[in-house]
Amino acid sequence: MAGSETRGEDDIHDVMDETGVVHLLRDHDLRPTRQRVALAELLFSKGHRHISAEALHEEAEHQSIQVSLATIYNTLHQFTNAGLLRAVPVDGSKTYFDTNVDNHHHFFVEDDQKVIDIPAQSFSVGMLPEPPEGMEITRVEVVVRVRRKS
Amino acid sequence: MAGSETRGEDDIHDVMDETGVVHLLRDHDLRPTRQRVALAELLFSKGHRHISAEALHEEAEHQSIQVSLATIYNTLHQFTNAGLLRAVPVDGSKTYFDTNVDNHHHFFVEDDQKVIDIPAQSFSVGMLPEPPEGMEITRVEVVVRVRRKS
DNA sequence: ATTTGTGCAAATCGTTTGCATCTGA
DNA sequence: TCAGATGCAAACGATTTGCACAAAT
Repeated sequence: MAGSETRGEDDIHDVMDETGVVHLLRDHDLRPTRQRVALAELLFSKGHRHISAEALHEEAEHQSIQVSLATIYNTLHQFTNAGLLRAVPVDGSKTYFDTNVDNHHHFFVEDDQKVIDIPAQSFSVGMLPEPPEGMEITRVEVVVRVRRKS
Repeated sequence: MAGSETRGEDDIHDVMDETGVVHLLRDHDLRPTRQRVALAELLFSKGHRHISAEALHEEAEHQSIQVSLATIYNTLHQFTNAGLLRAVPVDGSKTYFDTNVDNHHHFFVEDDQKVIDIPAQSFSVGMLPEPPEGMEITRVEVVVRVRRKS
């Protein structure tokens, strides 16, 4: 169920060629414009990634894809709203976007400000706390900060 | 062991008068300047708080304490380095400073961008994941996002 | 008297926005 | 055609920095 036919919110994240990407965008009511297709290919054709707007912009430039930074931000947010990406709230000022939208958590490597997925099976949140009166839990975010051993 | 004598990294957070604050600062090699003392009083004399630089600045103004925003930031970071505060990396662009430096986690109320402590006993992280090769865990941050029930 | 801290304003960083222009269905 | 996208540059909010001035030991 990877590349071309019916495609749910779930496993979008296999290797994906241009045709697949075009369909993916259509399925999410996003016009497959030149830059969206190009960015989607960068994002979704190499397995899971964690990337910042800035980094994606540079990567695009290297591939001689002409996109403005503003469009990168727009696109990233559109993809996020469409459920294709997830914004990862690790520390720091930058926002990272994760192509893995499943439930999972992250390592944050302090030395080089990098985000790494925590393998789902190697960690689980136990008992959840009772939310404050009148509140309901929307999501639990765990960030395990790590640093290179000295 | 609250106000005035020997004072470890631990419970700094009881009601604290000006004299206590002065000692606290001295103990941490921070000169008790007018603004540091004033800010420390605001921060540490009312139980635990989560506050942003901006908010602290406004609060100071209301108390007719004259401090520039730059100094607020400086002070907040000095206090953090001294172990008197902890920077809470909830989502959003703002940084929140927590007067509770003990190990604990947070609720983040999405509706009004507020941070609330999760009572230590109501939550605990179970098995920790194996960190990536050559890395060691420095800290585990859990943010439980909540929203007002509809 | 020295050293350290403070205020201000300008600088930076990441991100967003307004608006004229372009492009895909 | 024409709604929807894009690019650019300017606007923004949070935070930092450089430097002259002021205060603490």
